[in-house]
Amino acid sequence: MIKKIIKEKIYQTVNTLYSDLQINTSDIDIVESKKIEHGDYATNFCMKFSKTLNQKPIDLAELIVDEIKKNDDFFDNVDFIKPGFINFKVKASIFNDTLLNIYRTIDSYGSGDTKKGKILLEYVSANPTGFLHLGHLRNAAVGDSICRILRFYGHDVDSEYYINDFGNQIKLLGKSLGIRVRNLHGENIEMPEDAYLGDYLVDIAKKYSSEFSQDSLDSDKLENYAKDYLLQEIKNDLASINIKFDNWYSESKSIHNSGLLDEILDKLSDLNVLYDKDDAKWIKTSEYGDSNDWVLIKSDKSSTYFLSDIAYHYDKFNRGYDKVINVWGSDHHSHVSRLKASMNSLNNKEKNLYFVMIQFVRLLKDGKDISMSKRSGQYTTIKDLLSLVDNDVVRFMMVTRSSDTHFDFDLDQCLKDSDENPVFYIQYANARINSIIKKSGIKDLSTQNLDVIDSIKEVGLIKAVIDFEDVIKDSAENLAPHKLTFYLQNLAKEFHSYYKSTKILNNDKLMTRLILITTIKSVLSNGLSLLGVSSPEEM
RNA sequence: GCGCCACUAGCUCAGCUGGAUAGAGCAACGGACUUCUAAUCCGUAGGUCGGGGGUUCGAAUCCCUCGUGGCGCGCCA
Repeated sequence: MIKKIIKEKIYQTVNTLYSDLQINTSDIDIVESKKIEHGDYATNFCMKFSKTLNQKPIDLAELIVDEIKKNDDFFDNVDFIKPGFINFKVKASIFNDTLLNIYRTIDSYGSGDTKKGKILLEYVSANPTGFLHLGHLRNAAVGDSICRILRFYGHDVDSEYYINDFGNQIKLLGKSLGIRVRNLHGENIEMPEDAYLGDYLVDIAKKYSSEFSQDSLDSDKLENYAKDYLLQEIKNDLASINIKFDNWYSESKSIHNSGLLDEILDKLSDLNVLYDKDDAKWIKTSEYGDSNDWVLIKSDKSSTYFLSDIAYHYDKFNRGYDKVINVWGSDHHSHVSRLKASMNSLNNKEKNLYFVMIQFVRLLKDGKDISMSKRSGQYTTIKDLLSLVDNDVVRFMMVTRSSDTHFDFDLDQCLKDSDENPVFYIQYANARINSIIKKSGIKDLSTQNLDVIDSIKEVGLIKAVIDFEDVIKDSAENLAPHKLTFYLQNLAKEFHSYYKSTKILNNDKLMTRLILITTIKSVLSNGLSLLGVSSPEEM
């Protein structure tokens, strides 16, 4: 907003000084000054264009500053400093006007213009062979936050969960359930080592037995029963952390029973990227950017998971999505290059295929890793964690780290209600503001004849509010929701500090200050909602 | 052996599309409740940005190399 205006002013000035220079406003970087003595905003333009303009940065800076200062009513001061930075001190009244503009359109503030093209965002996609656990949780929180942020930024996004309901693991799931059911009926059969050993199958077996007779152990029936049951559990778990998918895409239905697999094979064959070796059918991914070739049809004539994956991603684009984003666990990173290579060979869409890789999460208690339960040999499930930690805390903490770094989820920290817990810290700021507004007794804030607020803290807060727009852009374009969490913590911090230093009720400039904190409150709660976190009015 | 990710304060991490004296939270230490919610605030201290080279006006950021750790390298999914 203000940055854009400054950018425009530099652009005009440089054009006046050098009429033959070819630059765009996008070449001009305006950053917020880190130090008070450097004003509000700064640019490195003179260093950047020193060579192009064949002039020393410092001389260039002097020229530009002199020119900008002519007929200026926007800045309190503009100056330059070695080696050639230009610093801008903006008038407090400009900040106040900007605040007012934001306040007037607060509900949509920070949201972007409608963007062209449709995006398909796939995340979680855990196999329906068990409950969701810690790793899925981070994927889910990051994926859903990205989804919300992209939509807020103006993108048309559909979210999708790929149900891996075909193949060996589902067969094994059905087989495991069958054994559990027979165990219940007194048959002494050992579970094979590769079977699904979790206790949940015993529970499912009990339910199954109560619905069907003892001899009803058809493998298809068992498979479907277990799969449907677990899928419902997965949906329930996701719902419990405010996550809902637009599409549930079934591998068996949409890929295997639809003829899609043969269609893809024909296409690849026509494109001459397949070959036969050792009774199997291979794809020449090594010629399209991957390090290896891979098998698509095994020697027993069954298809590989990779072929399904190619078909699935071909179908994603075929369904009309312009951009496809996958949120994947980093243990699948080797699939990225092969999938990109196959898309490259198939339809050249690999440049529209994006990946967010999620690194591992560990659950720490007393400094020890308790991710894996020793008793059951299973990873901590979402249900387990939610029974210990507040929903909001879980959602927030899971996106506070850049997704490509390992993350330790510290249980002790999350159980505390104090300053160690960033979620409460932000929510508390929101609740405090709400309390002030309520106590003021003013229902409709007037925007007429306002006082100008110009303390360092107040101008700083307005600047922080202005930053929200950039943070959304940054988070959306980099698919990085953690940037938003840091921003919100900082905004809350600046508010708490202001709260302590400046009494708002029974003081002057009341109306402007109420507008300021109301705006902050909206940014805080809108920001939290983009992370799937609530903002209670009272705490 | 190859590939991906990481390495920044005692701990957990931002910053990485090159900019000014490298930031935050926690922990440590010292302060602030007749005051709109102390789930808060103010202050002090804390650094060879894993090591070494290079690129340039300028490098935590880009390139090369080495080291450490995590994860992958199936006719499994």
